[in-house]
Amino acid sequence: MRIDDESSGDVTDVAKVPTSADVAREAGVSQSTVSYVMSGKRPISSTTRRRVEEAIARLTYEPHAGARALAGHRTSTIAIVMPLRPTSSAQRLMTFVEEITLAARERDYDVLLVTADEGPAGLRRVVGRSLCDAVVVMEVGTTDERVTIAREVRAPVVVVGIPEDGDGVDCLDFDFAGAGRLLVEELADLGHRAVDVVGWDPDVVADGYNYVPRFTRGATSAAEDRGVELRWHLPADAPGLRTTLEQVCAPRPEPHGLLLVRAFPEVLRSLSEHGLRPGRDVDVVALASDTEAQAHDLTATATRPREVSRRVTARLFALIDGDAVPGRAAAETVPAELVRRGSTRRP
Amino acid sequence: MRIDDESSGDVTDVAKVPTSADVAREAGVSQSTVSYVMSGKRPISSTTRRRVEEAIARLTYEPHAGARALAGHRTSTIAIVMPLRPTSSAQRLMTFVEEITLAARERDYDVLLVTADEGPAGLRRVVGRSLCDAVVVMEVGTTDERVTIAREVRAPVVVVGIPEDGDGVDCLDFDFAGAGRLLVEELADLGHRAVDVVGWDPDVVADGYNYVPRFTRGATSAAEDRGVELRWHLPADAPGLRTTLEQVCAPRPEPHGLLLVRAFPEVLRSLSEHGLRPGRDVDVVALASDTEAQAHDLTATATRPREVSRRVTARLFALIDGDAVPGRAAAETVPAELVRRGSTRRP
DNA sequence: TTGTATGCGTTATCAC
DNA sequence: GTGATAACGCATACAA
Repeated sequence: MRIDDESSGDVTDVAKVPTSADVAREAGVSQSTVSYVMSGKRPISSTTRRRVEEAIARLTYEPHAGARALAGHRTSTIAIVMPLRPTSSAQRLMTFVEEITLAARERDYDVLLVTADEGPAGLRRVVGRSLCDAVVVMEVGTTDERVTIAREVRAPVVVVGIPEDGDGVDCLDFDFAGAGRLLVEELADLGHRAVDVVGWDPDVVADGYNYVPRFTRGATSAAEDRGVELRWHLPADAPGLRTTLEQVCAPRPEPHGLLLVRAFPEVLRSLSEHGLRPGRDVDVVALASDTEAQAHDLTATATRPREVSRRVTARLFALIDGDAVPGRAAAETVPAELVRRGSTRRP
Repeated sequence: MRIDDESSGDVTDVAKVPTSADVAREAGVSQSTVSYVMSGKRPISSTTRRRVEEAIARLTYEPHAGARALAGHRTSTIAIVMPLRPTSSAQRLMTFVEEITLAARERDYDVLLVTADEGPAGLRRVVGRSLCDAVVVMEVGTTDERVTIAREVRAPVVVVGIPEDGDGVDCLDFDFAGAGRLLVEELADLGHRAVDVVGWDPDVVADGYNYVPRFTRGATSAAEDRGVELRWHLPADAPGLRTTLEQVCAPRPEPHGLLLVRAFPEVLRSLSEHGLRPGRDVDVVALASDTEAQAHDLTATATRPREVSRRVTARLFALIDGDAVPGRAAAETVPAELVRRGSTRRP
């Protein structure tokens, strides 16, 4: 074994990446002291602290994440399991990811991305391999195997969505039922007795995302309460969509109400091509992001991804810190809010 | 130290996560054999292999990623540095992330997400801490400090975008100049001598993303070649946008050409409210994703995020495998293609 | 074809 | 307030 004295470097030394031992030598302290300076887990005299910090800066030392994880039993990483397809808008997903990542960075955590096409195995893998300390599962289905696994796994898991059997799992989501109710009530308030609803694509419905039936239930129950008839249309490619548009844009004797679960540009374009102007000839409400709703001037409820993300990360870090018991809290729901814009007449 | 015999477990043993040593004991082989079975880096007799694999299955063993990284000097992780805001569409970014993640998983790599708000430090951090083996930097600016750091850092970096000084860095992007050229030429072919262009928001321009000037150069040079006059409009909130819309929707004596750098719903809506129908009263071309273009029935060039991602990952893994020399290849560009839809008359 | 032994760079428990 | 030192779980050079 080669002796490690300070003058042993060859002339053509490759720039080795410095370790905490190098920092210790440079600062004239022990390696463990360097570790404690970084973690702050024990009192350090200000002079040693300064010398160590200067050595760190001189060598541009960075701790090895793997070694840390191995010795410290924590990775400082959280995993996000993404949904299979952009079922809600890509915008919404990006907002989630962005918000969670920023919150993580504030605590010096990193974010690992897992695609849902790995299925339940992905969840098992990232915690099994100790790739993360906690997991966020986005957009779970009504019955989702990953919810079961969330209970078995030895890391905290927060689930976005309200699955059928969510007992013992930390669930959290936007209140889609409340949104459905709010949108129908708005049209009812405007005097509509019948409402056309353009719902989700059949394949989105088939995926079993639980927010679809929740929204539907909210809308349906509000419709019953207010004596409104809901006529559901499912958009699809070419022919199916055309039929929907014809029905939705057909001339009516009475005022017409339209509820969109997304800001379908095709539908809005079709309306205007038929001479129907939102806010004048037809009242249109939608489930859409603020950005979309603004661009299309739609009265809408946004699904508030930022607020949901905030609560997700709060819950997650509470679990990580041991400030909360896993699966103990009831499913949490972020209330819906309606913003009126030009696509509806004023009540 | 406690002796590690097989009957030492207390009655109330917490389920310890198994290590390769546990697998070895269970299979009656040495720990190194387990390692070699998993890596395939040396020949193993079929009987041993079977016994080890069965033991792995019985114990549901998963290797500890940190320990692997420490001992193996590789993390099997690639990092993606995201842009600050969704400058191009969120859809486009999600597609990038999705495509890169899938390609990574095919090689048993994971993906770490880094937000650009960390700035150049983020790039330094993830490779300094050995959190990844390689990095993709999304949407670099015309002059971007991260490009400089990409050269210094000891891990392969592929950059999406064509920065001013990209020498010695692996750059790759969609051919925005070609797209600008293509779109202008299409309008020229339709007989337009003057074209209104609705460009990027001023704050996007201010961010210095280099695809903006590239697109502009392509469009401008095509306009000069074809004797077309380009009138640039920059959208903005409320008042600015209103002015733009008035100018763009003003009645004209001659046929009118319109080029959008995004599928601005506000602009399209405004057109139809002014009774101007794309493909009849005005020819509209756009830089927009297939999804958007289809929804709005726009003649458009897509920015092909999937194809760009494919080339990014190909390049990245070539660098990781040592099949390519870093910074050696010229900047690579994915050609633009135009798809005609209902928003333009047939030539 | 398999086993032994060492080191990877931290954290954390002792001792002083 | 600081310094040795034993894990942590795996990869791999060296033996057999």
